[in-house]
Amino acid sequence: MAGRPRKAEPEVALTAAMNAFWTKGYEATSMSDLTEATGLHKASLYQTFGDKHQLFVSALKLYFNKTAKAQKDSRNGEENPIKAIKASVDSTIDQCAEGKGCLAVNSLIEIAPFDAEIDRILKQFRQRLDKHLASLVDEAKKKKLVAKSIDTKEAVRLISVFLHGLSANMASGMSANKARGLLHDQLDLVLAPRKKLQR
Amino acid sequence: MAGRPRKAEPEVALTAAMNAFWTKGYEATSMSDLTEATGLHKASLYQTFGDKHQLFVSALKLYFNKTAKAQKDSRNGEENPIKAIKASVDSTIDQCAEGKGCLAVNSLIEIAPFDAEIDRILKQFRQRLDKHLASLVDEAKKKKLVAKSIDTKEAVRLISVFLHGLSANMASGMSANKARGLLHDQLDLVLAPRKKLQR
DNA sequence: AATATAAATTATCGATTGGTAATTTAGGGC
DNA sequence: GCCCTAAATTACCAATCGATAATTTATATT
Repeated sequence: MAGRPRKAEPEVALTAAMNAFWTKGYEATSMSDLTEATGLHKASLYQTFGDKHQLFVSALKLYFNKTAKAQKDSRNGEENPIKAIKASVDSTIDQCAEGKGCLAVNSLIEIAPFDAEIDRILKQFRQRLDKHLASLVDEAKKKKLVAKSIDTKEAVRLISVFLHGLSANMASGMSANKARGLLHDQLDLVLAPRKKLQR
Repeated sequence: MAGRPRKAEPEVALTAAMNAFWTKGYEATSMSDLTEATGLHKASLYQTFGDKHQLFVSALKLYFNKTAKAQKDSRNGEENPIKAIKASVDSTIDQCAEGKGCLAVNSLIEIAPFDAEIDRILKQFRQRLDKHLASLVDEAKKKKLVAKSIDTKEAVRLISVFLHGLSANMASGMSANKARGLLHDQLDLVLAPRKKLQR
């Protein structure tokens, strides 16, 4: 029945492939780069994961699961929903790497505009992260830690767009610490009660 | 002296090349794409602009000049510095195209991490835009339209990062109108006086 | 009209790209 | 110990990549 045993679990190779795409982008990562990163020969990659595009889709889904899990786990029993929000977005920053940014944002720019499947996956990705944030904001409103006058969806949008911007900046030199600092400032702005800007 | 006249000004071809890079990204844009976009044959492109990388650098600088000029012109005699800030960042959104985003942000993610020259150009680019914004914020402070307690550099950073995020979003479907709306919300948050977030 | 000059064009290059077919190797089941 | 199976590996493919050399075409100058 069973044939020759594989030298490594597919998931290990997929993680290596994900990192390669993350580092260099989709177009710039050649099959040759992927063989080097995974340790698998080209033909094995095709047999296991299909062509380059399918491999990328699988890598993106892996990144997706990893990130979503980190976001869920980030609360870690924290009662205060404001602190839970901070922990949640901090986990997003942690998923960004200095000099690499976030694979999802990178892909959003590089390939989503020409690839309906990737676009769909990334929209789901974003939706899930936003929903999680929104539930925390609503919780904070119920506990009166945030003014009920604040529109949850808009607040989440302002945070989410800001996270996208941080990813772009971390891809080109901004440190994780700097990003976290700015992110907390943004959170304070978005969630704090405020007067209208004088015009 | 003069030889065969050229069929088009180099700047026209350069604009076409810029748009090609803008649409597809650096790696995905082949020399063949560039010949199609510019109408020039491959060898002519090499003769006029050097290799693909040099051509991209020239295209990026053209984008740079175009954007900086739009930002300067955006004030258009406006007295109120707050309105001038809005006009300035609106011009940045106008330089983003729906489905394409901003060439500078796209390049920041796709190639700046591996290309010192591009990275340098983009840092200059960002610095110039930020300085212009900072001068407007300072002007608003002097005219007491913005609280002097607000840190100019931090405010500009929060706006700038947000703009990066909007570019990423516009690259993948967000409309210019939606982006402008969020941007104005962000401006109101950053520039308005506020209380501290309750913790 | 002949010439000098520079742009346009054609033809071509080796290297690399993504992708396969054919073959070899290593284990489990009998 | 032999066979079946599936993973690993080698060898190979057409197409495209970025890039150049050689040639042709069109103007300005003399």
